[in-house]
Amino acid sequence: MSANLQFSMAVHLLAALSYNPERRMSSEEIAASVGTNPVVIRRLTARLARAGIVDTRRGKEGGVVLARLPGEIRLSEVHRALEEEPAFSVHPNPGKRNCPVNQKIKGILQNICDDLENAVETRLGDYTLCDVLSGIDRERGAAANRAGQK
Amino acid sequence: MSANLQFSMAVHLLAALSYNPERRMSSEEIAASVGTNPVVIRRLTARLARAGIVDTRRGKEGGVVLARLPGEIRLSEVHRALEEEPAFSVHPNPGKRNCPVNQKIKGILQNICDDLENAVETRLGDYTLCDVLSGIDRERGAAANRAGQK
DNA sequence: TTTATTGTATCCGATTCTGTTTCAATTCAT
DNA sequence: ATGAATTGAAACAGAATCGGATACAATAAA
Repeated sequence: MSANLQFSMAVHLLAALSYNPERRMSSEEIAASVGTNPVVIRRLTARLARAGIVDTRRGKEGGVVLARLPGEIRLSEVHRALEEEPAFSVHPNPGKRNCPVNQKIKGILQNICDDLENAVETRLGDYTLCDVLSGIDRERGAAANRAGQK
Repeated sequence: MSANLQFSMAVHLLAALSYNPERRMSSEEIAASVGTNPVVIRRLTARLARAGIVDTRRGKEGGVVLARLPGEIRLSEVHRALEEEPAFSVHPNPGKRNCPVNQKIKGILQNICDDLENAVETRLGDYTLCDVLSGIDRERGAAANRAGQK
């Protein structure tokens, strides 16, 4: 899985911004913190800026700051801002025409995939950036099942 | 997203098997129904067989049948049988050493990713193959939000 | 023994992603 | 105005991944 590294890096990026709320950070500085390339960071901040999550400014003394307080930024917003492909999608193959399964299966699978996407969005909506910073294990439902390291 | 095409194809495959419960289907026949290559089907059925979801037999008159009734096969099992990479994972970059965010962010992100995986598994556990066949829109929670086509 | 079928290794082409370079656009300071 | 610093974006390379295809060994029934 790779598209989700973007989400992971974006959260890391936002966490770094939260730790420096009084000033603009440059993409170079953020990149050093996250451990990647400044351009990769700028690609992310550009999209986060369009979503109103951060505020970027060009030119000298430019850089990035959070546009809102960490408690007002939900991870579901971050997820949508990156506009990743849906995490679950239906195979596009045409398949056999006269097979009775084929005509219906696409719609059914699409409903299931939408259902899964919604479940993910809902769960992400339970977290704000503030929760991430506090490192809170909220122990919500099945959250604690695998959480053996904390 | 691409790893999930396997899941999508597996469900399609199992649906096709459900429509022919009285006989073994060959990978070639299934492939024609799903619209892919027989080897792709065999790669899937091999894993589904290891998970006890289908029963495969080699040789003449061989092929694949469901190992259980469709109502006894949950999509969460299918998902696990394919042993895909987790749909959400943490970026592996080392990052800066002295950054206070870095040391904690990995664990926190891992907890969130596990949480999301669990949400997906739980939701998939609500569906059996029988539900897929019936094309039931169960209207569970947010499931109906985007379901405009049915 | 012949035939049909799965299981698996291997390779190819396409796609995608991250990282990198480069440059234009912008913005502040002097 | 001029210069310096910064983002935005295009373009490219290398790596990884995936679906598909070929080939063949193992197997099982007729």
